[in-house]
Amino acid sequence: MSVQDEAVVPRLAEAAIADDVGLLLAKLHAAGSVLNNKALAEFGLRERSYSVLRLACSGLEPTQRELAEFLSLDPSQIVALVDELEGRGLVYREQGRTDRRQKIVLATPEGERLHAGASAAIAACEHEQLAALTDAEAATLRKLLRKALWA
Amino acid sequence: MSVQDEAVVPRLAEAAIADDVGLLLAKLHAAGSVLNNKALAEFGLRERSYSVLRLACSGLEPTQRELAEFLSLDPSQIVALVDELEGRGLVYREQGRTDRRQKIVLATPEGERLHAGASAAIAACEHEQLAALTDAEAATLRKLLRKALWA
DNA sequence: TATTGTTATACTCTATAACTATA
DNA sequence: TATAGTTATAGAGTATAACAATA
Repeated sequence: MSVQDEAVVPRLAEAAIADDVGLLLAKLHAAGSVLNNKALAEFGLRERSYSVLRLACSGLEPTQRELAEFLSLDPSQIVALVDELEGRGLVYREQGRTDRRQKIVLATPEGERLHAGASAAIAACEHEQLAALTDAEAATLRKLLRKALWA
Repeated sequence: MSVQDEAVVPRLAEAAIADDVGLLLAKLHAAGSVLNNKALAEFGLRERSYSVLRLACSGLEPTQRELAEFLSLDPSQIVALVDELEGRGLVYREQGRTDRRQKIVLATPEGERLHAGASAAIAACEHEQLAALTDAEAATLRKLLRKALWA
């Protein structure tokens, strides 16, 4: 059973608000979060912690400040997320190379392994969520979202 | 000062996660919510209450159940939102035409007036948020979001 | 028996300010 | 003085279950 099998255009989709980008983003984001969190549950992760783990696995050696900015979260929320992942042995903190105030978040081998499984599950969710779009349309959507965010 | 003046592509945008639709939706949605709620403050509204008011003004005579489904909110949350708007004299409840359990949410003349101003403000926010996109691109984005949601 | 609206409650997420250590 | 991380707390948003009225 995939998503669009249940997708029925509701009566209210005729309303002007159904063209508001804010509402469209909210609805698609909310629907995706439900799928993602459901899929991540078997890995003991949620969207937030998954995002932090994923960036820790990126090879970009993100500082907590960068994680906060990039994930649109408050620095204090990053602390809690990293604490949790660190407590499970999935990531660890390292002192910044040039600034000793900074803490770089890196993945342990176990974190890498968990991420491999989780990212495959998330890719499947994404495919399911965008099942109504062709591959080209999905690529266009990604491109436009990126452009709107980062010009 | 418009949005993309501040938009600098962050270093982490090179990471694989920067192409995850989930993250892109979350970031754009979060940024839009900040703009929208800031703009709605002068009307004493927030995104949620604005959405309910907007649908009450749509002429579609939505029931609370329809509002809940369409806005991806729990029916109990709609109760609180309608209570608040009703208390301010912006909307009122009417018994369902065929089913006396249902309550239709309609706007008062004052609700219509407030909505006229608020919706103009929201349109401006949307324009600002999508400033990096051409009109054609913004239209494509809307179309793809709608298609992903409602096939 | 199922559904609409309602109430209540607990949980997650978000926003804010203050503190420490470094710069 | 400014910034990175941390702690604490309050507010907003979300999820769930139970109930009365109606179907």
